[in-house]
Amino acid sequence: MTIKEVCEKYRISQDTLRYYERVGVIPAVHRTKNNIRDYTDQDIACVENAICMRNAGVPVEMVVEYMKLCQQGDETFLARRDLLREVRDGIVKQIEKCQRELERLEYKIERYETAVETGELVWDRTFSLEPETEMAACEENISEEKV
Amino acid sequence: MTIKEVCEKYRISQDTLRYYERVGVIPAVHRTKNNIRDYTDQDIACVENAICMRNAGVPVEMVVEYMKLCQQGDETFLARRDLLREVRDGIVKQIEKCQRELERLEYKIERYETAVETGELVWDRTFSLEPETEMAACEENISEEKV
DNA sequence: ATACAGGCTGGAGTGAACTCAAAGTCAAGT
DNA sequence: ACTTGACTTTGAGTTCACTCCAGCCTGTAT
Repeated sequence: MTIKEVCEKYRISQDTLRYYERVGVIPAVHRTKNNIRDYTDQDIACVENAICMRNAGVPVEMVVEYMKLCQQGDETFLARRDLLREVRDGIVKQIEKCQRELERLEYKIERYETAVETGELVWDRTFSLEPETEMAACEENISEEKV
Repeated sequence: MTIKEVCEKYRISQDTLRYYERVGVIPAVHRTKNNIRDYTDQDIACVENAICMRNAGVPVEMVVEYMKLCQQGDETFLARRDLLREVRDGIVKQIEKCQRELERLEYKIERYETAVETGELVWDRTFSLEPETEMAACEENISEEKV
């Protein structure tokens, strides 16, 4: 599979694909005799893994680490599991954070629906400029973060 | 409330707080006669809103837009609602993306648990280097993105 | 034969979101 | 009076994750 086909399949640029290879997000891709990239199934699998991890917000550096472990063979199973657990925990936290913001948003949108109808914006606890009724919840979010 | 207290309360740097003010993520903060920032409850509410939105991955530019609307008064209720809806939809998509990656991860971690015990890594569909059994799901993720 | 499409490399440039540093102000403590 | 420490501004620097570009190669079509 050529780079063009791969980047069309996954809607990512050729530059990104080459960049991923350069920095180790994916291992060196198979080449034709003319030095042209010819992605094998394994190469594709790596690309998919990389894209999925990046989509979930995993930093490039971490994907690189994981790939390095994969290339080092069987004695890295434990390390790989631990790395993936770490990644998973990070994603879980991120999802929780987003879900709390989602609740805030739903509440606000609802208020604005009413405001659009009545012409008046009312909050359970009123602020002149930017109202937050979920202050406590928000602070909680923040405190949980780095503790 | 001084900048120090605010940044300690929210575990964010003074520089970030000043930066947020500079670019409009939060409106101009109240000052003492000596030109020192003295955050009022409204200011704090704005800071909280900003942090929550940023935590959920909302771009700075979008928070700025929302703040501008808030400062323009009642005739922007509709615009604010629409903006928040857009933000919400984006977050929902992001959460879905993360949840799919989470499933992939749980599956992989499970496989590695077994591999650590048996010394052999087995996948439903085996690849030598980096195994992906959820190819279809992953491709789906990607296709949904920009369409 | 020559144009052209598509690929290659190395290195520089970009945009977002901070982050830091220099130089100055000000109030309180010794 | 002087030092200390917390604050101020302006503007430059950093990090991350791409993204673009110049200059080169090569196989195929006209």
